Amino acid sequence: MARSETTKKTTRIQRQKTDVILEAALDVFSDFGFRGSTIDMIANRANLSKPNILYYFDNKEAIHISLLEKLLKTWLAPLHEINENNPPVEEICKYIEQKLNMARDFPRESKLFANEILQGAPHVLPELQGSLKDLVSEKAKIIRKWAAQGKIAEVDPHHLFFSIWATTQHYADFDIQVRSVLNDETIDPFDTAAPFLKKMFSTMLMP
Amino acid sequence: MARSETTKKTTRIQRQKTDVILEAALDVFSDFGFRGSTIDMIANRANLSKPNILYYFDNKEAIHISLLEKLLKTWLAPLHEINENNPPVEEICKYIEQKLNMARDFPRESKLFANEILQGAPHVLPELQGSLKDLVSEKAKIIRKWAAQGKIAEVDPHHLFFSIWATTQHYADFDIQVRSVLNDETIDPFDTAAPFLKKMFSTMLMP
DNA sequence: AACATTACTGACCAAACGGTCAAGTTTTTT
DNA sequence: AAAAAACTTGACCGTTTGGTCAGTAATGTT
Repeated sequence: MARSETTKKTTRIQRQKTDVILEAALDVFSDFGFRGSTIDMIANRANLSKPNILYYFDNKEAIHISLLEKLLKTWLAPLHEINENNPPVEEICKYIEQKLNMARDFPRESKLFANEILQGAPHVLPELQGSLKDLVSEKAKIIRKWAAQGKIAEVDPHHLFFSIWATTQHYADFDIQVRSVLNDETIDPFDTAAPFLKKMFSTMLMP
Repeated sequence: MARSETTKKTTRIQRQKTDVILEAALDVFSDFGFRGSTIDMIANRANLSKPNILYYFDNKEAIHISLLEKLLKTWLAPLHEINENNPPVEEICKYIEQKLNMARDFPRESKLFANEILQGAPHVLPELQGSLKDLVSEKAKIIRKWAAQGKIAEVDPHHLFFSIWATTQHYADFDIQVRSVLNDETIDPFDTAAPFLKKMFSTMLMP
């Protein structure tokens, strides 16, 4: 148990410092992965001493888990929003746009998650097999219903979601490759990706 | 310089052992990333002693670089094959199938590459900005030509390639997530992914 | 068989790392 | 203002890790 957790209630300083630490840790973990990051690196980035970090968190792993928990909550929010009663293609396009915006605005979170999954999801496997699977299963039903009603083409809902995740997150996770391959450095990849992806998925979904 | 490199010519044993080491290193690096892997882990997997590993390779990094170099050569082969004179949609579908097969048959290589790119491509950045960029640029021209001739719809060639890479490699890199979300463990994700992706991309490319 | 080259290893080292702790400082409470 | 609680850190410890090296074993050459 972290020293700070032995205190009776969470103080102002505790809230501030944990935020500072998590912010610094996100920087470090997303750049170097869990194993490639050291508590000292996080401490330096946060302008705190190493023992001070460990005053607020039990150990390195606890910081990582804390970040992933925070991340998972917000990460799945856009998927929750998919509403059966709205126009299907619009709804999917909105989802794509939201995911792409998240990749653009929160690339560190995307990379943190990618790193975690690449390593076999040691910290979030239960969530993948639980809440994520259930949520996807629920939304897959909606896709199938839309298809049955002739509102969209017949598609495998799971692979549809996989494709949306893969294509949108690609721009955050493989950022360095994307920018290396694109000739023109003045163009933001995200600006041109949005219409491309929307067109690709809406074309496929046309009944 | 590795001790083995001081020898006058490459011997039978050198060829055998370097292969064994690289095979073991691929196992380890793709599972734990560069920083998460230790020479001892590679040595154990290869049934060799740590100093023996370092007899064949200068250091840990040299093993990693050697793997990446080997990988890059074969990784881009399918892209090379895209031929302007064949039917466009067939050609793209063939490329998708090849990339998907590679993700299925060489998931370790895919993960190794993903890890490298996620960390900012410290070892292969020059190749990304050089040979990869040139190759993509060359093939992008073909896509644009096809579109100009009305053989396929107008699409941004770069984003087309990004999407193909992202969707196919996703099944290797995010394997654990894919299998967690899919209910039915009896179905191989790759079997159902192939027709899905082919349909998605060929629909988009229909003029 | 004698010699030369190549292959291998146990023991070791220095640096890096995760984590602890006693003692000191700052903030909050009374 | 004094006491209590919360916060901070330099110094330290045990372990892990990348890498070295002197000496030995195995292999190839004549």
